[in-house]
Parts: sequence; structure tokens; C-alpha cells
Amino acid sequence: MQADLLAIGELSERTGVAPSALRFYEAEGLIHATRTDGGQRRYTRETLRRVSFIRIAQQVGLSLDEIREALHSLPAKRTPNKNDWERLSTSWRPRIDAQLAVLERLRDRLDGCIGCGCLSLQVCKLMNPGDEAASRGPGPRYILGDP
Amino acid sequence: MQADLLAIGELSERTGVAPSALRFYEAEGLIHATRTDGGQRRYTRETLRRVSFIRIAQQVGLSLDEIREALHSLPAKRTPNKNDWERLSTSWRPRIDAQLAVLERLRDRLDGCIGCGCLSLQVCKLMNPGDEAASRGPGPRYILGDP
DNA sequence: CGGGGTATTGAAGTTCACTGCAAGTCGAGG
DNA sequence: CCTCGACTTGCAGTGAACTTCAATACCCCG
Repeated sequence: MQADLLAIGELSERTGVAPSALRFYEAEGLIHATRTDGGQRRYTRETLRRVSFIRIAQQVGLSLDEIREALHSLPAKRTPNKNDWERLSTSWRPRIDAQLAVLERLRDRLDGCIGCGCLSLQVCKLMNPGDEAASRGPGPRYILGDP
Repeated sequence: MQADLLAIGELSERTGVAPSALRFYEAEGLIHATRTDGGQRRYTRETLRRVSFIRIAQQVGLSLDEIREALHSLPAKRTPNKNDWERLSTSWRPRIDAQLAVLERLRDRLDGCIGCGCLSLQVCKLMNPGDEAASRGPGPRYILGDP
């Protein structure tokens, strides 16, 4: 195994993604491979970046559908460059910020709630929305993201 | 529909959880219902709190298995009080903090990465661990939580 | 007491992101 | 050339958390 093409096992080891997952990604149109005469997959080095991108995007909370769409927006006929990747990852920023905001609110509300004991009190606005906040709609909405 | 017992539709509306999910929770041992003579479920008001607890715990990232275990640790023969619920929700705190830490690291690393353009460079430690950080193991591990 | 909105059941289906398997083929080092 | 580990395929299965379905039964209001 030399030069610039990777077999599936090699790509798997270097990305930490199982071969079965790589085949699955290909079937889903997320990555692409050329074939040897014998029919084995060979990946370009660029695929390392694509696969890492996929894993990180998953961390950010994107579904494979969304990731496929994002990858689809990359230029098809040249190797994606710095700006191409930057555009995609920049678009994650609001998403990460939003996730952080939700978690912080959850943490803060929970702290307050623990302090006041309202997790157990019937009047608690956090836990008992049906009694106190039913007009805003159902669910424990104070904690689940309502301002 | 009066007094202190809720039909499944009412519990559903007040918690924002579908009746099918409530039946599922019961089958999974997360909540409990008494029955009318005709066989319909009737829930006590306390169930509102249990269901809200379940939804919030899910937000925190617990599986239903873990939630069942937590609920199981509540006193069986009296209505859970402030301390009971407080104990459970306090145990979430480290979990939330850990999630926040992961997200913050992801955001900061991504910012740095966008600045230096490494999302597209072969030498990038974030995206190209196989070339630069293979000794630490596979995967885009700098971003995925390794210190 | 009648009507219709609400509830019952169990089993099967759904989505997501893979994983596992069997039976056979490839390809690089010796 | 031989060998043996790596690779191929399609399809079925996994697990989490529900949802859907169909046929039937209930129960509150007027």
C-alpha cells in the first residue's frame, strides 16, 4: 500500500470510523471511492478530511442528511479549499451557541430550582406547567427552551 | 373529569407528551396508573411531576433506562418530597457541566481552526489526526473530547 | 339513555446510524 | 506462484424511543 490512495482498512484506522460505516457513508452519498480492477475501494487523501468533517458535524448535532447536503454544496470538480470548508464550519457556530444556551439555561434553572425546592412543590413553574403555565402550551417549557 | 385523577389525554395535554408515549412509559415501568372499572388509566397529580422529570432528564441526556433507575430510587410508599427530587436533579449537575465543557471546547477549537484555515490543510491537528496524532489513536480526537 | 369523543389492546412499523454475517474474491510480501 | 489477511456484496438485525393501526369498549354531558 503506497502512494496516495487508501484502502478501506487504512481509512478506517486513520479516521477511527469502522469500515462498515465507511461503506454506509458511501451508500448514503457522503463519500466516494474509486475501485481497483478487482473491485476494491480506494480513497483519495481528501477523504480523510471528509470523514473527519462528518464526525465533527455529527458532534455538532447534524444528521447524516444535513451533512450530505452540506458536503453536496462543496465544489464537485475541484478539491475543496480552505474557504469551502470554512464556510461550512462557520455555519455551525450559531448551532453550537444555541446548544450552549439551552444547556446553560437548563443548568441555571435547575440550580434555582434545587435551591427553592420547587422540584417537589406543586406550584413550581419549572416542573408543573400544567398548573401554572398551561396558557403557554403544554410541557415543562420553562426548562425546555422557552424564554 | 374532576377531582385529582387525570385521564391519559389530560396528562398528555398538560405534559406535552403523547398518549402513546405515556403508555410506553408505563410499559417500561417509568410511571404508574390506576384503572377505572372499565379499564381506563387514571393518573394522580404526582404523575405530572414524574413525566416532567422524565422529559427534563432526557434533555440532560439520560436514557430511559437511567431514568427508570433514578425513579426507582424514589420512596415507594410515600409521595416523594423536596429532598427526594433534589437528590436526583443534583446528580445531573456534573453531567450538564461536562456537556457544556465538550461544547465549549468544540466551539473554541472550531474558532481557532477557522482562523488558521486548518480545516482545509493537510497538517491540521484537528482534522487530520491520522497524519499528525496517530500515536494517540484514531479519529478527530482533538475536537472530540481529548484533553 | 344515547351519542361521540376518548380510551383500550398487542403487534407491527418507523427512524437513525450503523453492525454482523456468509460466502466468496483480491492483492502484496515472500 | 502461493498464501493469508484484507476486501467484496446484499441483506438482515440492533437499539432507542416511540408511533400507528384496527377493532372494540368506555364514560361524561345533555
